[in-house]
Amino acid sequence: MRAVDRAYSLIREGILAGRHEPGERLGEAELAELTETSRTPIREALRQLEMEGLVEVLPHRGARVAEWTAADLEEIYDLRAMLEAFAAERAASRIEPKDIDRMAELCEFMERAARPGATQDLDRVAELNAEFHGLVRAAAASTRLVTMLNAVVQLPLVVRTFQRYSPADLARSCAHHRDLVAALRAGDALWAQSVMRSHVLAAKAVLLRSVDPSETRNS
Amino acid sequence: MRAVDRAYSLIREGILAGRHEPGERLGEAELAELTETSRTPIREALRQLEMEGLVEVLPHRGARVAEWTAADLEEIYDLRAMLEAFAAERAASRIEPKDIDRMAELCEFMERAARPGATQDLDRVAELNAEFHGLVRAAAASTRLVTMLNAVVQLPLVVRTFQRYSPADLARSCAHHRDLVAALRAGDALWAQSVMRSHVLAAKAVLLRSVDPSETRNS
DNA sequence: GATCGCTAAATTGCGTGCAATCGATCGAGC
DNA sequence: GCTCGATCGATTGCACGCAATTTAGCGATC
Repeated sequence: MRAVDRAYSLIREGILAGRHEPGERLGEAELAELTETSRTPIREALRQLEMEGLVEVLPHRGARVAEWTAADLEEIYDLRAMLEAFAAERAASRIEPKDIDRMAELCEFMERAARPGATQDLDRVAELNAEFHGLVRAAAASTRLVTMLNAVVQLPLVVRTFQRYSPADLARSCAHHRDLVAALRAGDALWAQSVMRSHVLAAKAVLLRSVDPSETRNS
Repeated sequence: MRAVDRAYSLIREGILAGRHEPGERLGEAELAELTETSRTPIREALRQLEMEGLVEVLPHRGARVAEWTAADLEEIYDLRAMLEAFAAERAASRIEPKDIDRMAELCEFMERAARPGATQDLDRVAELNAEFHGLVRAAAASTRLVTMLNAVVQLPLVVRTFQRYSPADLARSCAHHRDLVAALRAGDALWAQSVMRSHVLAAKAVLLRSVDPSETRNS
């Protein structure tokens, strides 16, 4: 594996996991030591991350982890609603039955992991959710669409979004997933698109409800 | 100005202007000589272009100009229709009167430059068209949206798309622009969105009509 | 006491050299 | 004659070093 790719993944993971806070300075030398490479691959990785919108690099001043205001979040979720809806629309006419079956299975697992109590496991919910949405995107069969969605979904705030869900939110989210499976099984593009849009906009509401407008930095 | 930026712009321009054909190999040494720098900034520029989808770099095998199949073009135009419609929707409630006035002015200039005859100037039409759409995007006030649109609009095929327009196509395009100005002036988001979607989908039809399905490589 | 200018340390920008990897050409074996 | 394998050339991947730029700290002046 190339050093650029390792550096890219590591920095990216570090940001998504919250190991690097928004606004934090990312020195090249520091990152080079962290990834056990030289500054050259670091610089290339930072360019990629800049294009993805995860970091911001200013000439002669280095890279910082990008920050998001409440307005950014709204904008991002609206974009995401549109893009995911589009993905679902395309998926409706392309997805294979076995993938729909897998999605239905994921629904069950998620419902189990989301159930309140000692066995609740939100990290697992997030993981299953990622696979669920990943299947839709894969079925949409659009490289560019996937790239765009990643730019809008792979944010620290979004990755750990389930921490903010109430039991009712979780139940509703699972219900949406069931709806989507039904829409896809019916091959109904309009239905699938609508369900997905509702699903994402509901998530937006949850997030905006729980984010203090003044603090958009942490978590 | 930094060497990376110069290299980035130069390579990008070269691709958009058709100076580098799709599929063409882009050697680092060659580009370094062309831009009068060393390979280091070239490599960084290529990463950025890769993230933008303009080039494709394979490990240990270098960079090539990306190629697009007819299916890619359909996908790209559908994406663009959605994104531009979204931009128009947002712009409707944000754009300033003076920008709408400028757009109206651009309509006139375009109609003049598009009129068949000795004075027809399609390059100028393209230029004015870019400013027109640029104003809508700017008014949408969404950095990410602009980034995404660039990934989907800045393609060799799209940049020189007016070469394919018949006089009737050009007239229709201008009419759409007038419609959009009216929708924006009315502050009607749904109207603006619909007009823009129609506009882009019409462009898609023109392009797909004129592209031989077998040759997707040149121009 | 505050502001401006200067100096120095730290950091980025980029050129260069060398090792690693890939592809092509040539040769051997079937 | 064709396929498979090895060597060589070319190119990419990466580390390092130096020049350029920024920022922080300090002192002088108003």
